[in-house]
This record gives sequence, C-alpha cells and structure tokens, in this order.
Amino acid sequence: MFSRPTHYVDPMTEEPSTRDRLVQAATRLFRQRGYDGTGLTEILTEAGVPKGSLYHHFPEGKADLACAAADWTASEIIRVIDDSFRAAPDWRHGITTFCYKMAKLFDILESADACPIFGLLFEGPDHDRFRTQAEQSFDRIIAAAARHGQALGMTAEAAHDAAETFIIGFQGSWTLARTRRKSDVLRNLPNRLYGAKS
Amino acid sequence: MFSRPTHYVDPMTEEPSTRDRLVQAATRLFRQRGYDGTGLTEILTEAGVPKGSLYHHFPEGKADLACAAADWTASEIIRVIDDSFRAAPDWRHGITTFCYKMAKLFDILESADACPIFGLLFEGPDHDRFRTQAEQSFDRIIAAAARHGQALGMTAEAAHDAAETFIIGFQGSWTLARTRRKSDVLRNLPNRLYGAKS
DNA sequence: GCACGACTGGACCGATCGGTCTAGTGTTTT
DNA sequence: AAAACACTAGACCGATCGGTCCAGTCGTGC
Repeated sequence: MFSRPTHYVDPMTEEPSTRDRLVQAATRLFRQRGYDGTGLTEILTEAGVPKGSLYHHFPEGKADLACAAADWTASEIIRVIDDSFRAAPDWRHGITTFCYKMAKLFDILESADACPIFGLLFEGPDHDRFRTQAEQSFDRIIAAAARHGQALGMTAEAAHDAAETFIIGFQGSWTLARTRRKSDVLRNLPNRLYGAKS
Repeated sequence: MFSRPTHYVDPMTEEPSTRDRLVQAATRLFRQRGYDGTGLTEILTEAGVPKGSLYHHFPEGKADLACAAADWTASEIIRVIDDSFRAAPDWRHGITTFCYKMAKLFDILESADACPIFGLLFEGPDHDRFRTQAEQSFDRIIAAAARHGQALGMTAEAAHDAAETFIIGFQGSWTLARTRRKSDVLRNLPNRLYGAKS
C-alpha cells in the first residue's frame, strides 16, 4: 500500500495540510492585491508556515505557488457551476443561480477582490507560464459550463459558445461591479445576455 | 497673458513634455506588468527622466502617476470610440468598427497587455483611490459611447444600457483574447452580443 | 545683474523583496 | 539502533523597491 499523498486534506483530521494552507492563503491574497502586490512573508504569515516549508512544497517558489492557487480556484469555480446547474430546468436558470451565488461571494469579499475567474491571469515576470496556466483553467471552466448546456439539450457547439459568452460577460460584470461596489451588476447579467425579465 | 501650462505638448515643438513622457511610459508599463510589477526606475529609464522630475510633477509619486496614466488612457479610448462612430450608420456598425480597431491594437501589443480600459483598475496599497479613479474613467467612457447611441436614435436610457453592456463584453473579450492570444475573440464580440452575421 | 521659481539630475535611504541555506525534528524503513 | 527521508524553522542574502533630499541649471521678471 502506498502512502496517501500529503497535499490533500486528510478527511479524518480537521487541519488542512501545510500545502493547502499555503495555497488558500495565496489564493486569497493574490486575489486581493495581485501577484506582485503580495509578498511572500505576507502569505507565510497568513498561512502560519515558515519559509522553508514553502520551498519544500513549491521548489520554484512564488510562481509555483501561484499556479497551484490558480488551479485550486478553477476547481472551486467549477464546483459552484455544478452546484448552480444541479436543479436547473434550463440554461438561463443555471446561469442565474451562478450569478446570484457569485454576487453573494462578491458581497462577502466587500467588493475588494479581483474576479476569481480571471484573477487567474497574473502579470508577473514569467508571463508565458501564467498565460498558459490561465488558458487551461479557463478552458476547464468553460468546458464545465458547456457540459451542463449539453445536458440541457444544446448541441456541443452551441453549449460551448454559450458558455464562452457567459464567462466573458461574467468577467466584465465582476470588474464593473467592483469599481462601482454594486453586486447587482452581477445579478443583472442574465438580463443583459438573454433579455429582460427573468 | 498667463503662461502656457507645461503639461501639454507644445504644438510647436516635436518633443512631448517631460510630464507627458512620464505618463505615457507609465501607461505602457502598467498595462504590461501591472502597478506593483512596474518599478519606478523602469518607468524613469523608459521615459528618459530623472527621479527628481517625477516627484516635481507628481508629488505623491507612483500613485499620482498611475492616476494620470489612467486618465490619459480613458481619453485615448474615448478618442477611438468617437472615431469609430464618426461614419457609423447605426450602433452595431460603430461597435464593430471599435472592436476591429482594438483588435488591431491588440495584435500590435502582441497579446501581452492587460485591457486598456479595465487595466485602469489597479490593485495597490491605496485601493480606494484607484477604485474611485477607475469608476470615474469608466463612467466617462460609457457616457461617450452612450452619446453616440443617442445620436443614432436610442433613448438616453437604452443608450446607456447598451454602452454598459458593450463595455462589459469588451472587457471580458479582451481578457479571453489575451489568454488565447487570438484577437479574433474581439472581432467576434458584436456577433456574440447582437446575433450572428454582420 | 540678480533673485527667484520651475525644473532637472542623481546620490542616498531604510524597508522589503524573493530566494538560499543549514540545522533541527519527527516518522518510516531496514 | 541507525540510516533515510519528509518536512519545519528561521537566520541570512543581495537586489530592488518607493521615496527623500539637495545641489545644479535654466528661463523670466524685477
């Protein structure tokens, strides 16, 4: 029997692993202050982890950590998408539920953070690595949404298109919502995309 | 007679003023690497300006410069919007022209830069100042687009709404175009928003 | 001429950056 | 018991960060 990989939360203990605490602290801070705006010490303090551990789990340091954070975020987003579509009778309902869920998150974050989805696209020295990472994460997210579209009767192509259009609109809406500090911009997105009246 | 304000380009000389060179270098670099990712020395080198001058023109330093850059960018965007609508027979034509112009810019920038419009929203220590600055700039841009909508027969409300929806879609499209390095995402935006076939 | 403000040029500063390195602590394997 | 390994702990490093300061250079008005 091979040992359980330590970078997942042990379901038996309450404590997330050191690695996970790093990833989650990093996710939060990168979203708030951006890649270059966040110092390693800040992340380490928030995670309650010494520097040595960071470079053990992420040999390439900050960039490595950022990619892990992006990956983790994408998975979280997909989870919310799946949740939103679970009981949705049609595409618009699923999208609307997702927007409302995210608007709630937006309010919790006090309108301060970057869009969780597109915050994946960090600037930074290693631009191309981040770009590639972001591209993959987006495609995962879009594919997840498209799957639900297909399950609701769309053709593969139509579903992919609808998912893409939605993610585009969502990203723009989040940013505008942030500058205005109004989560209703997010709740209004379905009306913008699919016509007034819900 | 009062002296000409030195922060505008003297139309008689070719040389942009020191202040303008700073703002333009800052605009370019902030767009490429973000606020925190750009060092002052980098900006100063690119602009060919010593540090003392920066703090003469922008007493509050980097933050001041960033706001000036955001303002300048907004004006440039509005200029492109006005250009795009100059000969447009209807809203969709104006928007389409704008998208094509920006797609061309996107290609020139080699897909590397952040969206010129929403790149205005810097992270940074002084978050609220930047947020306010971004909010005003967005409103200026949206108002500019809405004006053209009204001139083309929309009601004030409809025009504002259409402009807002478009800017939202544009921002999302730029980001997706960037991760995919495909400017066609921008050119396709009118089809997404207003239905296929141009 | 000379004084004065606007502006330039750049040395200098403490703080913080990301990253390295080594010592120490457990746990597992043999 | 001992060696091997996974991981923690944090002191330490040179580089670079944004910002300050002041001496020097103009152009202009008195």
